[in-house]
Amino acid sequence: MAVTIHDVAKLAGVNSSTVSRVINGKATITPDTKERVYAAMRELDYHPNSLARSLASGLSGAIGVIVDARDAEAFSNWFFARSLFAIEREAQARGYQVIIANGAQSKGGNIETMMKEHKVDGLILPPTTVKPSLMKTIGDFPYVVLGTPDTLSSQTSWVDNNNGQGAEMAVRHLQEMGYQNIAYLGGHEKRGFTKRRIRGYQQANTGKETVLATDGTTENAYETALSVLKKTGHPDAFVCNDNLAAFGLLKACRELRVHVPRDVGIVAFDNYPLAEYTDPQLTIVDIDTAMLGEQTAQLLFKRIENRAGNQQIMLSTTLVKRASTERKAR
Amino acid sequence: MAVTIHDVAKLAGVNSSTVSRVINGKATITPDTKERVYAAMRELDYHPNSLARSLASGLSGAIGVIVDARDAEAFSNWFFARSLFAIEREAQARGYQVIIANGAQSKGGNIETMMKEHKVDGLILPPTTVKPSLMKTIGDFPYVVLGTPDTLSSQTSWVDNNNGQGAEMAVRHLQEMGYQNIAYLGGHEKRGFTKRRIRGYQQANTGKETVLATDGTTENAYETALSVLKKTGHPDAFVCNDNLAAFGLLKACRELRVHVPRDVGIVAFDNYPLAEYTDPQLTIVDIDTAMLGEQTAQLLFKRIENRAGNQQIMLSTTLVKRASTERKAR
DNA sequence: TCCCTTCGTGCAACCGCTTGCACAAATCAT
DNA sequence: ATGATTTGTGCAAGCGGTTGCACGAAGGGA
Repeated sequence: MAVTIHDVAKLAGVNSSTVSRVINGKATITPDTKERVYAAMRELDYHPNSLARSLASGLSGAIGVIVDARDAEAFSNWFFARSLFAIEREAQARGYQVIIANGAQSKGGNIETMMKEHKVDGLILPPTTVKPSLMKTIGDFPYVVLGTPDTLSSQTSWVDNNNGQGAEMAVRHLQEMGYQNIAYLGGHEKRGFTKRRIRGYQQANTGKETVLATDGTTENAYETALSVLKKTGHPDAFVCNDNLAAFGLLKACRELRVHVPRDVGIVAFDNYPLAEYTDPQLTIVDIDTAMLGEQTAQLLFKRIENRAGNQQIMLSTTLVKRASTERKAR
Repeated sequence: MAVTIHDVAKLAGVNSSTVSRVINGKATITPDTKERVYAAMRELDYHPNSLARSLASGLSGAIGVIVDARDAEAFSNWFFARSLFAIEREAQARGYQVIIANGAQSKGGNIETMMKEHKVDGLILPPTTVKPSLMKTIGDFPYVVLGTPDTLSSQTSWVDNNNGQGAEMAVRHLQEMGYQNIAYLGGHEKRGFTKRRIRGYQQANTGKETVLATDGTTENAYETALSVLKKTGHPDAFVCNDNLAAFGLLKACRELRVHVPRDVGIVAFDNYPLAEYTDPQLTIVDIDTAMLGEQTAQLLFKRIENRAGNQQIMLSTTLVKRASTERKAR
């Protein structure tokens, strides 16, 4: 049916192993032979069967990216999508495919399946999957966690942005701008990165501590903000767990005629493209998702190639100052 | 090294072909034998090598989703991510992997590579890739276009939402609400779906025609809106090509103190989660991305399984009425 | 009871490529 | 010039499954 390495070999008048060597460049081949092989490949429009190649070499040539999203919302999550873009770019540069799978436990996205059935040569995992049981099944199979695992973090490889530092920066900036009663709004309190952000908030905050965790939705952030802002002596600033929470907060402020940034200052994590189009524009803790994805992929490939030991990479965040914290009119 | 089908066969006291048949359920096997095989598999923690399986069966067990995104922005595009979520779900239900690749022309994302090297059994393509040259190389390889191709649309399989109908609905709604001078804002004029939306706008619009194409960015929509709204006799309503354009428009309205919905009505395509948190909330033409992804995947699998002929599926859109078009106070 | 199906399983040839080993030819050192 | 290397290529055994064919055993009909 399809043209195989043998067809090429026959046409070029050499053995198939020679063709294989030409393709892989793994041996010294006479320029003349090489040229004949290339000519034959061109003439026959030969494309090596990657399946056969993988089987023989024992390498699938793919990496898997596992997500743990219940709904489309989480999947289309800006953070994840941007990182994925960078991961794909790195993989492509190395000739690897990227397989995505949702649901670490479900049959299809099963981590064990992916590795034991040789579907991938390495995995990028969400922090939620890191548990002693995983460590046992995964053995020395190459993987990198995108985010900080809640446990076993020193025994795993991971790449994450420094959430604590980001929150501290946010709080300090608000304090500098004259806000004194700073609250933290949004985020599942169980999620590791939220916890770390809250800790950072607590460490930098010198005023009253108010942690307003939500269920992670914009709606819930809105409701929470609404009830808090109705009370007298409410916070005069908020560090939001993400842009979604900030949108909810902004809506609450509008409805209650609470002026931002005069009455309330806002800093939000993440840098959605729309954060510049709110009223007022949002000051944000920017996460370099491109760098995050790139570093994650690079670390994974390092581990795939030479089984390097575990390694942790912490990326710092950047504060982008915009109108939502400009208390004093300029 | 790894445990193979032969190890299982030996332990179960049968031939490896029997084990294969048990795994694939492709033949009648004595319950007793079957049980012994399962027991052996369990005992040895056997996982079939998917690579070997693919090679022997000639099926990779994966589908490829090609994207054509220059920057992370387009990749993290809400529309694409949501559809991808649904595609992945369908694939997983059928035991297929999903490989994503960016850049139809680049080496890694090369459509030809994907199919000729047997990396995937089918492809989901962006409409921009549909050209006569592609048709030639792709032959009868199963693929489905996610979106409407600009050319050859009757000779390809595709799934799309009805953009023309959506725009017509938007215009009619605006007219019903009393707006008379309706403009179309945003979108690359070269992009097929924008063209179709504009055509729908033109068909339903009974007033003056104003098409304000942009470069697709929020910033450009903002600038365009700003200059248009400064003129007297400016449009009293806009159909926006997407939520991003609407955000730009809203910002321009705010700055110029143009009241929405009193002075200007807005309908935008897409239903970002944040469209409910703008001021005022946006009336939108909702695209069922989950359905889109699902239908696309289903059609692809249908084509993979029985080489069904080309087929086109057009999904209708829904208008979600919100405050941005509520001209008369309720 | 005897012949004809149907059923359950084994045999062995692939699927298309990689790679260790072998060996002739070419290159080098002395 | 000659033995020791190095270089280029072929041979064939895998990699771990799938599957058409064959055949004995079991089941069915008359």
